[in-house]
Order: sequence, then C-alpha cells, then structure tokens
Amino acid sequence: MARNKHPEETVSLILDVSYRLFMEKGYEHTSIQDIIDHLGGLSKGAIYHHFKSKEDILVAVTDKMTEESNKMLAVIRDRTDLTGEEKLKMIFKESILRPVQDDIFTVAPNLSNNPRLLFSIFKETVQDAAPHYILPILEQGIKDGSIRTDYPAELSELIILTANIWTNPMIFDNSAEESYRKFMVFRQMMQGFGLDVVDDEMLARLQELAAIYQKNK
Amino acid sequence: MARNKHPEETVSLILDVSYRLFMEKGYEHTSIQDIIDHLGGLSKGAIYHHFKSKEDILVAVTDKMTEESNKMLAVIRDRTDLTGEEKLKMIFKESILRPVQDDIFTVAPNLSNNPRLLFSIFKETVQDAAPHYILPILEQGIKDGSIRTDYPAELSELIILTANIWTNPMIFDNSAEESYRKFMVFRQMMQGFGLDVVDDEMLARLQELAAIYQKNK
DNA sequence: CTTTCAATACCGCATGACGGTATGTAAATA
DNA sequence: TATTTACATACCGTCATGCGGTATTGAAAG
Repeated sequence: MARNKHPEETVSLILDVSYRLFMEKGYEHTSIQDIIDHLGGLSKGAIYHHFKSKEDILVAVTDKMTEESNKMLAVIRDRTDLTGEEKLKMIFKESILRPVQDDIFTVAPNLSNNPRLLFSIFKETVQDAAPHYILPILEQGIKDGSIRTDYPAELSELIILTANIWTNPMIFDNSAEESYRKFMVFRQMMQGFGLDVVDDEMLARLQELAAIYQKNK
Repeated sequence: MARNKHPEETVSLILDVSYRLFMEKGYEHTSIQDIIDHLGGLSKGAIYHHFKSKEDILVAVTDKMTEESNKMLAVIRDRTDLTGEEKLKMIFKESILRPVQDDIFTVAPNLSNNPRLLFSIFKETVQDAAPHYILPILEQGIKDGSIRTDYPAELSELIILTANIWTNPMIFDNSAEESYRKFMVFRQMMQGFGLDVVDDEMLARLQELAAIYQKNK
C-alpha cells in the first residue's frame, strides 16, 4: 500500500483492528496474519515498523481502552472545590452514568476467555489507576477529614479493583441481576470503610447497562 | 523409555515437572520440549497420550495446586459444631497458619509475570472455591444468625477473591509490609460486613510468611 | 500353563502455523 | 540531493500438535 503522509492514522488503524479482534477472538487466538487481513492492504512490515511486538500492540490497545477514563479521573482528582469523599462519589457516578464503555459493551463482551487482555487491564488498574488517581484522592480525604484510613495505598487498590474489575459484567460474564447485587455488596463494603459513594440513581443506571450487555451476548 | 505399569505415575511426573517449569519460567515461556527435557527419557508422544493439549496440562496443574486447600475447605464446611462465622475464621486461620503454599513460596514466586497461570487460579477461585466452599458457609451463617447479608453468593466471591488473590504476595509481588497492610485492610473490610475473622496471631504469622517470600526472591 | 489378542503406553518424525527479522524500495522531508 | 521514514517481501526458527508405528500389558481362550 502507498505510504501514508500521516503515520498516526496507520497506527490508529492497526490499534482499532487489533482491539476489535482481541475482543472478538481473544488475544491469543488472534494472529498477526489475522490483523493484517483486516488492515486493507497493509503488510507485516507496516505492523512491525510501528510496533515492536504483538505484546506491544496489546499494551497500546489497553492504554487506548483506559485513556479516556483516565482523563476523566485526572480532571476530578485535580479539582479544588470538592472533598476527597465527594471526588470518590463523583468518579463512580461518572464511570457509571456516562461510560466510555458503552461501545465496549456492544462490541464483543466476554473477557472471561481472554486471559492476556484481562491481565493487561488488571495490571494497568493496579499499577496506574490506583496510585495515580485514587490514592491522591484518599490522601486528600484524609487531610480534609472526609476519609479515614491508616492504609490509603492498599485501600485505593482494593477500591478500584472491586469497582473496575469485580463489578464489571464484561469480565465476570454476569447477568443484570448479578451485577446489581455485586454493586449492592460494593456499596456495603464502601459504607464499611465509612464511605457513602453510591446512590439510587447510580444503581438504576447500572441495571440498565447490565441489560444492554445481556442483549448483545 | 519403557512402558510404565502404573500410568498414573507418568501423569504425576508430567504434572510435577510442568508445575515447576510453569512457576519458574511462566506458562507461556515453557515449551512442550522443555517439559520433555525434564521428564527423564519420556517423549512428546507420551505427553500427548495423557493430555490432549498444553492447556489441558495447565488446568490439571491448577487443579492439583488447589486440591489440598479445597480438601481443607470441605472439611471445615462440613463440620456441624461451628457457626458460619466460626467456620470462616477457621478457614482463614488454617490457610495462613498451615499453608500448603509454604513450598510454593519457596519454589518460584512471582505470578505477576504469569498471566495464564494467574488467570487459571483466578477462574478456579471464582467458579469453584466461592460457590462450593464459602457460599454454603455464608448460607449457614445466615440461618444460625452469625452472618447477615442479602447477597451471599456475591459476598462469598468478594471475600475469597480478596483473601486468596489480593492479599497473596506471590501474585502482587508485595513486600512484607505491604502484605501486612493489605491484611489490615482486609480485616477492616470484613468487620464492615460484621465479620470478625482476623486475630493477632494470624497477623503475626502473615508477616512471617511475607518475609520468607521476600528472602527467596 | 500357554497362546492369543486387543487395549494402551509410548516413540519420534512430519507439518503447518505463527511471531519475528533482514533487506529492499519508494515516498517524504530537510 | 541526501537522509529519513513508511511500508513491502521473502525468509527464519520455534512451537504445538498430528500421526503412523512399536512394545508391553493383562485377560481370556485353549
């Protein structure tokens, strides 16, 4: 294929195709050749010019998946008009009410047979989201008195893992009812830590999302 | 090699070797040939006679890893002299004080670079341990009044995932201090659910274990 | 007690798929 | 024009798995 004057577009194309295939067939069952076949004329050389390995593509895909969500997290984290607890509440509200994941839900669910992709998201959550977004908020909450804990680093990990991974119906392949019940347990857990971050509007929306997911199975 | 009159021994050998290699090098970086090389004369055909695929070996290895722990869980679950809450406490005590995992800790830590093995354990925990061992105990606890929850199935999942996966220093590659703090958070979480299952003796032992793990890194 | 025979434990080469590399080429840029 | 860069093409080594074949077994038949 002819050389592209804007190579970012080629990178983007490779990532989009890879994302779709990784979700549909799983990372391990997607071959480089599969990706090439959906690239519309591009070759193996193109891929290995822009990415150093298949795993490198996986990392980039994962980053892209979490990018938008992370932007939202950063905005809330950096506001100065909210207490730590209020920020936490806002995060959960945002991620449920206006999820980037709407398309994820409709594209090709079921990470429960996709070890590598799941692991990659898992790692990103622990190594990036927890320390860079949740932890600072907990630390602020400790200072402003809205949050009380002796172990903010560990608590931030537990919170984000529970919220982002465990209650994610795409990962655990849960029904609408199961997701709803998980969120009720999550709410209770947060209350146990003295945090009241889940309200009824959020629960209603969650049921809606889970229903969408079920339909596209 | 000569044919073995007791083929279970061959199966067992293959599993032992595979387990060691999967832990040391990771599942994906262990080739069938690697396994053969450590089998003492057995061939590729032997492996594929007893197992239908490499993945099949992984499943069998995982089963064997959790087998002993599951036996313990079954014994406690089936006792008739304890309340639900007491059983929970005993489970955590057992799994910490007398861990089968002592050897796992010394053999070859670090599942944080072993997506497939981790995923396999993860799946086993959710699909087997939670519903078959923890859930019945919660249900009993609801009946005998020692445990209160509206969502026993979801709570059992959350508890076992947090206890077995999140606080596992082998999986998250935590230091002794980090593991200790995680367990403190876990304790607080359980207290939030009205469950008092962690005592000081357990915390002391946990610090010990984490130290062992650190030494063998 | 011996012979027969089917089941099964095991061998090891063949094969095709796959991830990755080396090298070539032409367009873009400086 | 010279250099860099975006891609193409041919090729390599490794790997999981398939498969035709052989040797050993245990049990039943003679």
